[in-house]
Amino acid sequence: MRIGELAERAGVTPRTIRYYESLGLLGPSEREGAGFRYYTEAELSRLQTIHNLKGLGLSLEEISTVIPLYFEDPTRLSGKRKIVEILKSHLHETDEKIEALNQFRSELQANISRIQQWIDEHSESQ
Amino acid sequence: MRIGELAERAGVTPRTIRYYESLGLLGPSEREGAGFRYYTEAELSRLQTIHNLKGLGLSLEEISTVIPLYFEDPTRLSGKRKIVEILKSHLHETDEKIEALNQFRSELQANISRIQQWIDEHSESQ
DNA sequence: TCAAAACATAACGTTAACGTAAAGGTTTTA
DNA sequence: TAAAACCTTTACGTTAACGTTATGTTTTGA
Repeated sequence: MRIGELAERAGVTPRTIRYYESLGLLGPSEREGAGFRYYTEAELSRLQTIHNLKGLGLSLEEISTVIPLYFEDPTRLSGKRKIVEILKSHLHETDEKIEALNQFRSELQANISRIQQWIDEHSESQ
Repeated sequence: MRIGELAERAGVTPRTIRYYESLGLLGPSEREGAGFRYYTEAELSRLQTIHNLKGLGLSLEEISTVIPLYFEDPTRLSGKRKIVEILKSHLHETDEKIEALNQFRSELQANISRIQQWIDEHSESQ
């Protein structure tokens, strides 16, 4: 199949596929004739895997470290282990973000209260 | 004073001051001689106000809506009210972000557990 | 057989708030 | 009076993941 069909079946745009190719994430099986990209079911599968990993929140850079493991280890154990490792670091970062946001929230509340009080004090006569 | 001194006294770089000028946030009192920017204490005060508002987490775009009120209303009431309004919307957005992150955290946990279980099931013999 | 559909590459646009460098005037100070 | 210090404008770089032209080639269907 060519890029348009692959794109449609995977739910992405041709631009996305070419972009992934430029990152080394995915290549066409071959470039026949005048240079059109031709793909097989294997590439569709690989593209869907990329899609799934994106759904887990991995960046394309992270995916590029997972994909080789994922497709070159028949048991897929090493790929899965790598994913768990990445997800755990995401969990850690998420906890830190939540903490930082809670802190930020408190400061916002304090600022609102402080300024609102200033307003109340200076607009009593109105 | 010229841009270098203003920058140093306000704790920013000359580049920042020129950038603010390009956004209409701050202008020099005058451009004498060969085109040097000259500032007074009034611009220092304005720059410090911008700095303070940034400290509250306002974007330069938001600041540009606050600054005029702030410096053209002698009571500063309208400026303060606008700030409270913006801060409240920030509070709202922050709550939404925290909620989304908590949701994301749950999904991460679930994915980690699921994949880890897969690994455990497929690597018992090793 | 010819127009429409699909494909190709190249390159700019998107966001915020400046950092940094280039190439060149001006002011200050020793 | 000359060099150091300061100033000017212009413009590219920074981040991620593509979207969107623009321009030209190839395939396909009536």
